[in-house]
Amino acid sequence: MATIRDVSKESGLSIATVSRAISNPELVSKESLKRVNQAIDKLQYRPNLTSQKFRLQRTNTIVVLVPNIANLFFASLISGIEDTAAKYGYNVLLGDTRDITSREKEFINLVETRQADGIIQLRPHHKESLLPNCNVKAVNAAGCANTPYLSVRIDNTEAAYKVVKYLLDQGHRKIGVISGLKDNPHTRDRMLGYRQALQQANIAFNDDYVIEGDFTLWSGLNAVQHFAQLKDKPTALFCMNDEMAIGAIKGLKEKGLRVPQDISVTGFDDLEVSNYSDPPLTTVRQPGVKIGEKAAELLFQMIEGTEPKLIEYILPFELIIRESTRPYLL
Amino acid sequence: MATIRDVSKESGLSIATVSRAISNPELVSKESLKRVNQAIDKLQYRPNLTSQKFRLQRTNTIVVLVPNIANLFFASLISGIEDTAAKYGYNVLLGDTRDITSREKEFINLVETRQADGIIQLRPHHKESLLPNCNVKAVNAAGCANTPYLSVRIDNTEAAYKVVKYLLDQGHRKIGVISGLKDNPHTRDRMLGYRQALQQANIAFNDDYVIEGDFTLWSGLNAVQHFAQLKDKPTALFCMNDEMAIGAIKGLKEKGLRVPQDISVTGFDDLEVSNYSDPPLTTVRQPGVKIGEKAAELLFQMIEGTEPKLIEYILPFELIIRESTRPYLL
DNA sequence: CTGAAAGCGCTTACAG
DNA sequence: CTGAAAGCGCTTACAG
Repeated sequence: MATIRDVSKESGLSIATVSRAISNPELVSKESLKRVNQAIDKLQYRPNLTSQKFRLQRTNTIVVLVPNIANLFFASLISGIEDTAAKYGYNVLLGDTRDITSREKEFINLVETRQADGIIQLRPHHKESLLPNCNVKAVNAAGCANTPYLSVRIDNTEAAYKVVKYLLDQGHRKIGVISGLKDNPHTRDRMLGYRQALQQANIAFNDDYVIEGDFTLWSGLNAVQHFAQLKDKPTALFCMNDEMAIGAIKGLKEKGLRVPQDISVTGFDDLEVSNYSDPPLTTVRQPGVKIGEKAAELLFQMIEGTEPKLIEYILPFELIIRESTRPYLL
Repeated sequence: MATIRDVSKESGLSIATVSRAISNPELVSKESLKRVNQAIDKLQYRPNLTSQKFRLQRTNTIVVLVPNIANLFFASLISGIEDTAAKYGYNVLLGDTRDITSREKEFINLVETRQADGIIQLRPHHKESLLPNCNVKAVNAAGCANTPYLSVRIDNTEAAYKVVKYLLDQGHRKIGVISGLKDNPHTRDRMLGYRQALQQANIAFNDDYVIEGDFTLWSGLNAVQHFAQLKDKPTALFCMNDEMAIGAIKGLKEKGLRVPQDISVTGFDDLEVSNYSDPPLTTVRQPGVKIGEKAAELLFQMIEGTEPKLIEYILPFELIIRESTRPYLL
């Protein structure tokens, strides 16, 4: 395949001029530009980007570590990242890690071996996390408190507090929780908000009211079994994400319970579908697209040499009240 | 970050020796190897793979163009490709094209700009196809007849003929078709087999018995509406893939029809789930994993300089008879 | 506006 | 077994 040297010979101009004609045409005379372009067409020249990357010591590629490519909230983060990347001239590689450390390692390796410039991690930081690694520029997006490297997120505890507080204000006293996995940092932060709200309302924490899910629709559906068999049933369910809330509503319907007439249900995230579920979901909106945009922006700035001012960027969440909740009437 | 030069200085050995210690340790004395490894550990050296790729003029990466990442048959092709790639030491990038030409272009561009060595195309060749392009080493996998570049596939016409023939042999005379999109080459090849089987049995082709789908489960479910309203209903349905067959069975059940007692249904592909559907599906098995393996093998050989002997590798299919069909009894 | 030259980090044929 | 040197295809500071 043709190289820049071939184009140089064909056009009768130096390699330097050909290079400039391609990347900075304004530095080159019209006549030269024309000759270069003719030669390029004739030879069907395509620049060798591996060489270019090598020369510039920059790949203009970032890797996004995605625990689950099928998760709708991640999709919104990714779309924010991709839009910003396009604006900055970066490519995005999606690393579908399935939450497996060895797969994460493979993708981090791309940065360590300089095949990519940086990483956005969508998984909350935990103690066995491979990041941060001083050689790898990384940003954590939509994670949790106590992330030891740059992170962009909402205040999960505060958000959980707000939604549970809303249920309490509506008169609910028995509020069940469908949580994420017990050791998940999101579960931890959101559970804290739940406890704070109860405490403030002088309601004792009840272990029977907490059932563990794993953030999938299926686990939400399944969790309903537990509450159904309780003697003293909750009048509202706080689900730690929308998918589980939608699963729970499905499960409740199957048992002949009406939402919100018989039981209120709240979610977390505000997926697009949550507005179209039946009933539309009361939930907390995490600004996924904006978190993605901000994370990408910060990463690109770091790659380009500007250290960000903060280590945490906390974006605002929003309580979205729809029709899956209603006041508890004695 | 440390370079090979730093390791050379740290170990007191030449760059050449360090390079050899890393890629061909058997060429280096034990003593040197030890010193190099110590230096690597101390400096946390990771080789710059962009530089290596550039130097070797080889990326050891191939791109697989996948029209739909969620399609189960493609998943089997991909797994065959990935296994073979691992064996040959290649990386696989999945290009989720969503059947959009501009997205295909982006991924083909990776090869044209030497960021990847070759392409496997999972989409059947059609007249606006971007491939073949003389600069890009490519193999078509699981495509159709008349592909103008190297392809690995089954004989779709023959396979469709066989399954329709089977239905005819079972006494069916009125055989409906749920096809793919009319202009899809797979649809064309498989339709030909259907017509050939009818003709051989002296049955006139009936336009009312053909309904267009798009290879999704949903389109199969939907197609059932059409047949249900027919006065002279088919006694068997030939679906051009398993997903549509499974959708069709779902639709038939919803209408209170039993498969196979009231109507026989056949698929095409033999997905893993087709053995677990209710009833298990009679279908044609395309050897997806094997097609993927063969395609990858041929591509790697081409990249390494060996031109394949054939332009078409036709693998055997298999008629799999399960419980979604039964003889038509007058 | 243009060209000669250095150099990015590696690998490998060559000489010893 | 080891090292000096060339070179992969580009970009860019420098000189003119």
